[in-house]
Amino acid sequence: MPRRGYHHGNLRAALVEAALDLIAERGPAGFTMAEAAKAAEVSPAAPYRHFENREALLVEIAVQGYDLFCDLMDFAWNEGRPSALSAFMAMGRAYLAFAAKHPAHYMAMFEAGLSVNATPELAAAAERANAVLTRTAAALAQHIPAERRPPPAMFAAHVWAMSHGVVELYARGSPGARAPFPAEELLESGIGIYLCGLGLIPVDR
Amino acid sequence: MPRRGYHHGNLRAALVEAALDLIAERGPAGFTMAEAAKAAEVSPAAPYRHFENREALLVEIAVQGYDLFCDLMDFAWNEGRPSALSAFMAMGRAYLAFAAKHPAHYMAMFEAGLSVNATPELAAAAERANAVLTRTAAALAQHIPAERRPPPAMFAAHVWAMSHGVVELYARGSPGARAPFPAEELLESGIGIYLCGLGLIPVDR
DNA sequence: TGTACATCAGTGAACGCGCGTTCACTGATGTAC
DNA sequence: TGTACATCAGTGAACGCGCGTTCACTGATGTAC
Repeated sequence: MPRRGYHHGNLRAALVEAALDLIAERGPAGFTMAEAAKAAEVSPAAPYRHFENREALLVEIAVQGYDLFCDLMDFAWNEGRPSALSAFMAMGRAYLAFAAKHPAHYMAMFEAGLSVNATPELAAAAERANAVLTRTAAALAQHIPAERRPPPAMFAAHVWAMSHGVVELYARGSPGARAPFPAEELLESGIGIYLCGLGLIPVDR
Repeated sequence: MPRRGYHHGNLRAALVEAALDLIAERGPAGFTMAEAAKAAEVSPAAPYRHFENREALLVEIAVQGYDLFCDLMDFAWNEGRPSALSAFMAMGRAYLAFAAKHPAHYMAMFEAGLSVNATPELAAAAERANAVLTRTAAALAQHIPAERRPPPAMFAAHVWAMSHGVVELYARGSPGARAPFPAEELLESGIGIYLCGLGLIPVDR
């Protein structure tokens, strides 16, 4: 993306890219507009042609993160094929892969302290992500006898909570990293046991 | 804790207290030495008589947090009485209560980006917390038939991950708060289902 | 009990720094005729 | 095709600010004799 003289050409995207690098390296609080501008080889005032302020750039990253997240989750779910169960487990792996490959997006989404209502776009993106997870949970829940079936939103929340917990506590090269097991193994086994509890996986294995 | 003239009397504790308030209000990144000093009614240089630098104060808070956490968990566990299962569920509730009543401690422990190895004291405190959870998981796991019993460290990690996930995603007046269920209900039901999966709770309820 | 003195725990002023943001500006681009 | 001009997307300098931290200092405390 070489500079073409006075005008940059695609500064907005370049700033997002630069911010992603900075956030991945130093966390959402450690990124500054000045450094993002510098990384994009542009004066410190230039970013304000594209983003109203610092938070707006952070919000943009979170929105992109939610969109990417939805895509990856949808892809992993693959409309419940070959089976709802195996597709669901694939989503779990995709969740960890997303957190690992897009740490800055993940941080902007969940650790930057942004209000989901910062902008309508962000609220919509977050809601879409929520809907994807709840929809798949509902599809899988159909295989549970009705009287033992939790509300899909609760089912989804349980799984999301465990996934997020694994990411935060054990997946990130979390400082001091005392992870007792690989994150993938931890999440797979944890969700496996949880699904046993719902009767979705036969008890003996 | 009134000021007794030139000397403060208990500045170290007052600074910790002030920092806790600031962190609870604005997060670990939002707290500053200058403001903590001001809140303690002391000049900006005074804190450096008690803490080498900003991080040292944060570490102190995290250490205190781990200690408090251990105490509360031990108390809730109550040596597994009246039953290992009910004591375990009590720990889950205590976990949420700790996060709710001591948000600044919780943040310093898990969200401040401190390395667990920042100091030997911190590493020891974190290890103690880990040990408490693993110990209770091991006690409860004794009631699982050996061939279905996961390693206690894994068992503990699953439950910790779900607890932490619930706190981060649904418990904190998390920005935009779209919690579909009360955090307590979410964690209780989630762990309940998980324990069903381990055969620790009869399936029909 | 009184005094000399070491130590402790504060003060206040200053430092260098980097931040977010604004401003008047200007070079480049693209459109109307 | 050529030219006038509006608009866009940069520049560079500056602002006010608050931060972490250091320094030489001094008032208060406590101990030895």
